[in-house]
Amino acid sequence: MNALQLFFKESHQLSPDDLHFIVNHFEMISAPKGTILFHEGMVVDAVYFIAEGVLHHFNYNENGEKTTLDLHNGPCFCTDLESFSDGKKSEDSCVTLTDSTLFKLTKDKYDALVKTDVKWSNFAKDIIEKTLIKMLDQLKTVSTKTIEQRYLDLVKNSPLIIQSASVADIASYLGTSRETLHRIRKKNIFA
Amino acid sequence: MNALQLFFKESHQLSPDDLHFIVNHFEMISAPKGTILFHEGMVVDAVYFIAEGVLHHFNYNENGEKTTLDLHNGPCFCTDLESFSDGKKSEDSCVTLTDSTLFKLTKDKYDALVKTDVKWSNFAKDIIEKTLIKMLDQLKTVSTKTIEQRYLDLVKNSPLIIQSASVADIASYLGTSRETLHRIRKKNIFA
DNA sequence: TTGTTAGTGTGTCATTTGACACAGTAGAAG
DNA sequence: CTTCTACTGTGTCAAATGACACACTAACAA
Repeated sequence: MNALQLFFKESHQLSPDDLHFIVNHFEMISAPKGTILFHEGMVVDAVYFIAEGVLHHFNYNENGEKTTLDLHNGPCFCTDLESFSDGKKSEDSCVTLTDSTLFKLTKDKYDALVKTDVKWSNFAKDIIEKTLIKMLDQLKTVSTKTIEQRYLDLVKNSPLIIQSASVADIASYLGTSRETLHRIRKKNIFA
Repeated sequence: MNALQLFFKESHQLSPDDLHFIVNHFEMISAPKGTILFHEGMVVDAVYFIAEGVLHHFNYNENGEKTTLDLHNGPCFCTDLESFSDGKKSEDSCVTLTDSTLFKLTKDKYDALVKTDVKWSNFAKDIIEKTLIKMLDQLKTVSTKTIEQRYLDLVKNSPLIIQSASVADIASYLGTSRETLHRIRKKNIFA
């Protein structure tokens, strides 16, 4: 049983047949470090399940500075939802920071699944809903906790991200400067 | 035609019959200023459409300080999704800051709609997906723009919120202190 | 080997911020 | 009318932050 099957089995109630059916819609991809999943200007026509690996999701602001939107750490889903959903050109890019194992579901297959069958429509709805709940929680965290606390949470919960991403990218993810994150690291080096 | 019908008509492709059908599942409520939609400790068993009005969505952090999660300004949907979806007790509260017009959809009616009919399952999926896209954009905004820029955006796009909420609540929404927001207001009073 | 490049570690300094304190004000309740 | 309460306006000051500058290191290419 692969990582995607395991994920669906643990997070959703599916019969063995349904599990087999849905997983067969995905294509497995071995993506070495540095692989570009999507980049600025293209239409993202697939959703990716990250079975294993760390990915950097970023864009460039109006001043041309790179800003980190997310540091994904599998297992989780990853796409540019606005581009995937509306067919717009993406403003973001997404690159693997480590060798990764991905499962790709194309928009054609996704649309065919959810348009006709209430089971798969609700399946997709549940996944989107869970993602929204996670985002709302993250928004709450960002506005409540200090940068330092969020950095310590990251060290504790996602050491792979700390290992794989540069200090500058992590700082940008936390919404602070490279120097300030460096001060935080220095302060907590003995803990 | 009421505000809810108008909203659905403009945002979704629905036949007149479907439009009538879905709107009839909601109950219209006139909520005077100070009405509590839900509060900490209760299970939120409905989703609200805010036709008109400003609402304060907040909770208390571990230090007992009130923190603003959102300042809703209709037309938009409002609930505690985690509580509504999983039946958990809510950690948040939501109160009207102005006299408001709301439309309430109970969880029973919602569940009955989406469980059997692929049309309404996809309808709900679309609304949740749009909400998620909006949240992702807000997260991007929070991590990219300065407090001052976000305050000026709020003045420009949601003057009703500026009028209805206290300086302290707006400051908490923007993630800063009452005093710092005061400095920003003072600086921009001549613009 | 020698550049070259990307990233890290670190110091200084002006600016911004949060915390605290307290006066002023408007509205509600008695 | 008076009192109470919640909120606003404002000053001071210590602490945190961002911007800038530059040395150092590791990896990689020529």
